[in-house]
Amino acid sequence: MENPISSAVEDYLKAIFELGEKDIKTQDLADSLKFSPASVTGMLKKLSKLNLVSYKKYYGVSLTKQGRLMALETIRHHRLIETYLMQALGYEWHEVHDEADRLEHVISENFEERIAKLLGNPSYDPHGDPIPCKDGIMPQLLGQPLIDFAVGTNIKLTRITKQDSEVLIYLAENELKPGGVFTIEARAPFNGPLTLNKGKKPIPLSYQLAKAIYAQAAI
Amino acid sequence: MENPISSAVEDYLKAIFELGEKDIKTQDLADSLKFSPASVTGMLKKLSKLNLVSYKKYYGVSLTKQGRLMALETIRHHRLIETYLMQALGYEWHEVHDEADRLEHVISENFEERIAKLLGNPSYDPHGDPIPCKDGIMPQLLGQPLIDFAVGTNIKLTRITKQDSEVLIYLAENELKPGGVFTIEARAPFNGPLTLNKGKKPIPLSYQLAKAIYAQAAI
DNA sequence: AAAAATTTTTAGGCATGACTAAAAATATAA
DNA sequence: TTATATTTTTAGTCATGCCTAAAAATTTTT
Ligand SMILES: [Mn+2]
Ligand SMILES: [Mn+2]
Ligand SMILES: [Mn+2]
Ligand SMILES: [Mn+2]
Repeated sequence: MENPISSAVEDYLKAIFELGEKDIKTQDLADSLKFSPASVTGMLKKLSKLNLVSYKKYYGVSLTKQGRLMALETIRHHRLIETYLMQALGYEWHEVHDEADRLEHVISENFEERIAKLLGNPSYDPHGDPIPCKDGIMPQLLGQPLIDFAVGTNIKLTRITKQDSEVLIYLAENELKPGGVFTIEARAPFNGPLTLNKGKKPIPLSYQLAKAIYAQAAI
Repeated sequence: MENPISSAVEDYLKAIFELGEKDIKTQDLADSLKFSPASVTGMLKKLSKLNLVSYKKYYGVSLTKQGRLMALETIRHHRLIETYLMQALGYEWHEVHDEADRLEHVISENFEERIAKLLGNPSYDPHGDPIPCKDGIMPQLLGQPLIDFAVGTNIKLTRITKQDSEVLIYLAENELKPGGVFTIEARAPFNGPLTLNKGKKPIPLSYQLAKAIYAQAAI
């Protein structure tokens, strides 16, 4: 009768949300969570019984309204914590994700409210990811992938959708963070690398990486 | 082969330490952790196999050097977190314990080091409990129970060894916190109440409570 | 010192949430 | 459209860490 939602459940809901909320395949979830497909099937049955997902065998899984809210709650925790760790505790960019992944499951609403207030109720985390509001509304995603911009455009970075530590360290070294302003210097054809410039030396980015970095046109 | 210490193990080690480290009875542990004695026996066998305790059937359990260090580590986390929550996030006195009980198991060494540094490597938490150093050295306990002082003595509070929320709220309302200065105004005989005074109105404390509050003689 | 009471351990269960291996369903190729 | 490959589910295991009930050991009373 009691309903103490486990970290495991929260992780599944978060993963489903991040894969697109609807019609998510067992395989994709398994890859994302690094569990076997069989384990995922087992948990999906359980989530279904809890009315957190609707699950159609062999077809896919989708969040229910309730499950979606729960996912957003965990993501709000995660992103507020990431922001707080950098802002208040001087964490490096690449250090926050793993810490937040553990803390997100154990902080109280009290903790959440206090750090949110202290940070001025931010709408975006240090990677430019939107922080859902308490009521489940998600701030707008800002910008488009770098590969959508023409050579010569001045852009301001808005979001980095990578969490690989190595990559983040490299990006930070080159000041590639949300808010950073650059010019698209070159783009090689056939999905080749894209080169950014800030006046110093050119920064080459693989096509894959350039696709994961979002920006807006600037001055 | 891997050795990912669980929260459950950490809680057992912490409880054994707090009950006195040595020759702790199954029953006392069970009461303290609110588990059945049978469950405690099961876990003690496991801890023994991990060399974290030495366990003699029907006699009692003691921490090994390794287990003691691990207990101190968790207690250090707990007390640093309590201090941080009050200092940096404006938590009330009675709110910190439960939050710390969850956070203590998931923060990284990075987190620990950062908050310790930010707090100026404190030796005592907001309740006056000593914060063990990284090397396992415990700062000295300060003061003696209030019931050890004679009527008329001026005292400075050093420690409150209660964590009951109700009690802490009452104490805080009367400014009974470490650092607070009072006079022992009266003591009823036969383990009767003790009365403190700070110039305003007298504060009566049950014998039990007065025994849980520590102080040093002051001016 | 035997009987009674208490404490502790053993035995057996259960929920959670992972795993592997095999079966079944679905998708792709011949 | 049948054969083959891939994906997903089922079936059965396992570790963790709690539980209750019963047996065994220890302690206290008489
Ligand atoms: Mn919350
Ligand atoms: Mn983020
Ligand atoms: Mn630590
Ligand atoms: Mn404390």
